[in-house]
Amino acid sequence: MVKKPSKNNKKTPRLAAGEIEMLQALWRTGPATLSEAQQALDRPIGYTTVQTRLNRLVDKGVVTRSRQRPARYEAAVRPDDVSAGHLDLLLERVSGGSVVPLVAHLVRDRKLSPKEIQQLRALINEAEHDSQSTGSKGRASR
Amino acid sequence: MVKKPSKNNKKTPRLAAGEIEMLQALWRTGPATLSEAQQALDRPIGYTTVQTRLNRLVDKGVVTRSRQRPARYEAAVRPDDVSAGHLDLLLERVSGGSVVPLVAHLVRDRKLSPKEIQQLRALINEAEHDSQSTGSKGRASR
DNA sequence: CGCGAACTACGACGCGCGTCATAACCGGGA
DNA sequence: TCCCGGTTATGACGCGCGTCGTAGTTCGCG
Repeated sequence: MVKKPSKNNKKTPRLAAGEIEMLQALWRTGPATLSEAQQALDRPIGYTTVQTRLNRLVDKGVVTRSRQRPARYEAAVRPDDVSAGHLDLLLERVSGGSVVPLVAHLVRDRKLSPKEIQQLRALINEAEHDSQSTGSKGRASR
Repeated sequence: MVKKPSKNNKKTPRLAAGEIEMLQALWRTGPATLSEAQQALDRPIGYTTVQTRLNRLVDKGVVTRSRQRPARYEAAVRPDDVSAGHLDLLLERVSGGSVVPLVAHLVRDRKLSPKEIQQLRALINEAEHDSQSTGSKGRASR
C-alpha cells in the first residue's frame, strides 16, 4: 500500500522554478496529455523531459494523472496555493514578517491601472475591518 | 570608469532558501567572523558548513569578505534586493503579472496594525500619483 | 621560542532537479 | 495480421547546494 507518512498534504511542497513553469502550462491548458503540455510550455523542452518533470510533480502530489490511455495530467494546486507558500517564506526570511516592505516593492516601479488601485484600496479597507474584530487564531510566533 | 570584475551588481543572483538563511544571520549581526556567523544562525550548523556557504555566497557577490586576519563577512545585498527578485518571479509565474492577488494574500489572513494600514494607503496614493504623471500610456480619465 | 586553538583552504558525498536517450508498449489502420 | 506512430517506463548525466572532514596556516600566549 502507498505510505503517507509525511506531514501534511494540504500544504504544497517547495517547488523549484522549473516546476512552477510546468504548473503554469497546466494552469493555462487545464487537463492535458504529455504532448499538449509540451506544446503549452513557453519554451521548447524535450518530450521526455516534460514527462519526467510531470511525473515528479505527480510524485509530489501537486499534479494528478488520469488512468485513461492517453493519460491526462492536471494541476492539483492553484496558483494561489503556490504564491501563498512563497510569500510566507519571503515574509519570514527577508522582511521580518512585515508586509509593508513587500507591498512597497509591488507597487513601486510597477505601473498600476486605476482599477487595480481601486482594488488595492478595497483590500486595505477589508483588512482594517478585520483588525478590529480579530479572533486571535494562529499561534504566536516564536 | 572602473569596471568591477563582477557581472551585475544591481541584480542579485538567484538564491536558494539556505543561502537566504545565511544572509539573514549577516543582516542581523552585521559584519561577522565565521564563528560569529555560525552562532547567529537560528539552527546549529557545522563550522565548515558555514564556511563553505559563506564562501559560495562571496563567489556569487552577495557577500563580501574583508582581508583582515579574522576575516569578517558582510552582506552585500539588502533584504529588499532579495525580495524584489523573488517577487518579480512570483508575479510572472503565478499571478500573471498582476499584483492584486499577491497583495490580497499579504493582507488577508494576516493581522495588520493601524499603522501598517496607514502606510499601505500611503503607498497606494503614491502609486496613483505616478501612474498619471508617467507620460507613456497616460490614462487621464477614469 | 614553541604550542595549542582558531582560522582557512580544499575536496568529498549525497540529493534534487533539469535534461534527455532508449527501450518497451499498445492501439488503430493497411 | 502486422507494422507504425504516439505513449509510457526506465535509466543516465551534470550541476548546484547542503553537509562535513581533513589538513595546512597563523596568532596569541606562556
